[in-house]
Amino acid sequence: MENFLNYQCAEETWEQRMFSVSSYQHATAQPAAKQRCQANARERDRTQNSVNIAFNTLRLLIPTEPPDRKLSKIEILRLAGSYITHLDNQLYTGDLEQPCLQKNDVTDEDKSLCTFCWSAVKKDKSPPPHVSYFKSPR
DNA sequence: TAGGCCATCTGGTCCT
DNA sequence: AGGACCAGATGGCCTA
Repeated sequence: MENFLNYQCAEETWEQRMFSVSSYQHATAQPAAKQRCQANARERDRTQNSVNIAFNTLRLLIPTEPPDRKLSKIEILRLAGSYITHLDNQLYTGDLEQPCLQKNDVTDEDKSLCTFCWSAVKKDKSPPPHVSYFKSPR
C-alpha cells in the first residue's frame, strides 16, 4: 500500500493515475490516493503562490548590477541580510554620502567596502576583476 | 561529469 | 478531520 501511494501525480488527475494500478489497489486505495493528490496540489500551490512570490517580492528590494541579475533563493536570503546590515550602517552613521564600512575583519582594502556601497561607488567604473558584485559567502 | 539549484512528492506535526 | 506548514528525499535541468 505504501508503495502504491508513492507515486507522482503532478501531471495527471488521480483518476487518470488509478488506471495504471491493479483493480485491487484501485478499490482499496482510491480515497487515500485522492487525499494524497489533493494534499500534493495544495503544497504545490503553496510553494508557487506563497513561497516563490515572497522570494520574488524580496528579490525586488535588493539592488543588483545588473538590476535583473538572476539570484538563487539562498542568494536572495543572504543578500537581503547583507542589505539590511548596509541600511542599518547608513542609518547609524546618518551619512548617506559616505560608504558604510563592513564590521567584519576583512583585511583586503577592496573588500572592506560594503557590498552595496560598491554598487554606488562603482556605478561609473567597473569593479576590480577580483571583486564581483554581491558576492555571497559559500 | 559533478555540483548547484529547483520543483515536486511525501509524511510528520501543529492548528483550527 | 482537514488544512497549513515544514523538512527530507528524489529526480531533472543547467553550468563550469
